[in-house]
Amino acid sequence: MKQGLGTQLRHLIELLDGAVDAAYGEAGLAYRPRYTPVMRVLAAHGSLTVGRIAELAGITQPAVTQTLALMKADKLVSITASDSDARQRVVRLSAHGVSLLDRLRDCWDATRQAADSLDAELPYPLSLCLHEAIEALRRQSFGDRIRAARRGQADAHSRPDTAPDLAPSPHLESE
Amino acid sequence: MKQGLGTQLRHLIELLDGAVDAAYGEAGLAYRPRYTPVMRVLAAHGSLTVGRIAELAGITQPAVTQTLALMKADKLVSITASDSDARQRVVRLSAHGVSLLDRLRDCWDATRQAADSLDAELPYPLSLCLHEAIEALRRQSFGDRIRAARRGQADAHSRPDTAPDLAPSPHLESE
DNA sequence: GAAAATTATATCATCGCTTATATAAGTGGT
DNA sequence: ACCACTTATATAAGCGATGATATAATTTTC
Repeated sequence: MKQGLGTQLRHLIELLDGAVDAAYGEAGLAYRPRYTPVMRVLAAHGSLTVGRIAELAGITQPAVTQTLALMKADKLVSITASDSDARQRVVRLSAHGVSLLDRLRDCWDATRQAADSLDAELPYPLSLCLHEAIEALRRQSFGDRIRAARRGQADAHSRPDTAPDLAPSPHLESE
Repeated sequence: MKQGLGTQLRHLIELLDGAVDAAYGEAGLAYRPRYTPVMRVLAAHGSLTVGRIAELAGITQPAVTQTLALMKADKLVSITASDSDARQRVVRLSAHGVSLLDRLRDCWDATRQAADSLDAELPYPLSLCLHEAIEALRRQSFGDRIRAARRGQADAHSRPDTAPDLAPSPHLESE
């Protein structure tokens, strides 16, 4: 039962994302979790290009392109060519997309409360923990950490030059 | 920049899994992170059926079937038909698979140390946090929590019958 | 003013895993 | 012996994202 970090992470995602997805279904909305970041920035900014959405939502441009294709199929956005620059496509919420916003906000609210109730049961809040882990990895990547450990293995007996002195501890493993 | 829980989880997975995958590459191994749970149980038990691997490794049977197909292509396992039950396939490590185990253990060790070094920088250990979150969701699923919150929305003014009284707090959102 | 470099978007393959479904191969009842 | 049911494994499609690459359109450089 001792799973790897990655496996645990994936499991958790499935638990959360599945429930959120189901919640939209129960609310009778043709809507997917992945729409939310895009929906949010469009609601806030009115009209944006694909690249700008990617920037503001903090996801990659291909992810936005794909999400927009789905959202368009669900009639949530209208996409027009820019007349100042023919490479750009200008995206905005459709009337239907706008009309959905209210019910959506209720869903988001319920989801946030659910996340709060989860955090309340934990000795340490999950979202904070994740944020801090990501920050720590920004300072030193996991790859660097692995290489450092490996260097420690190599000259375990010879030269503790770049001494890693990592505290050992149980139950971690990243796959 | 305020991402959802799911987005953060995915980001973290990418950071970890990518590094682990790269590490195998650097070590010159034809090996993927997803092999590890299967490799582990095979190393521990010698010879197992597909379903039993799934049980012991804590993943679904299709995941095992697919992983085995890849592992077989990399010559890590041998798969034979059971003679007691023709539905079953009996899997065991190939000679090459066994010979890989030593180098693999070095990799796993380095990865574990990397995970430890990460945890050491955190106010609260990541793996523990994940474990506790999963446990909490086993007690009450995220879907239930969302529904409870929604019920609270509905009769916010009428009957606080199934009173949810959830403490509000910032920065959570699950997609 | 034509070639080269940059920018915006789209497309494809991949990741590890899931659910839903299909195909075989056993088991039990009559 | 036959039909229904369960079990073991396989296959297909999907999730949300990524990196690598392709195709345009625009700007820069000489």
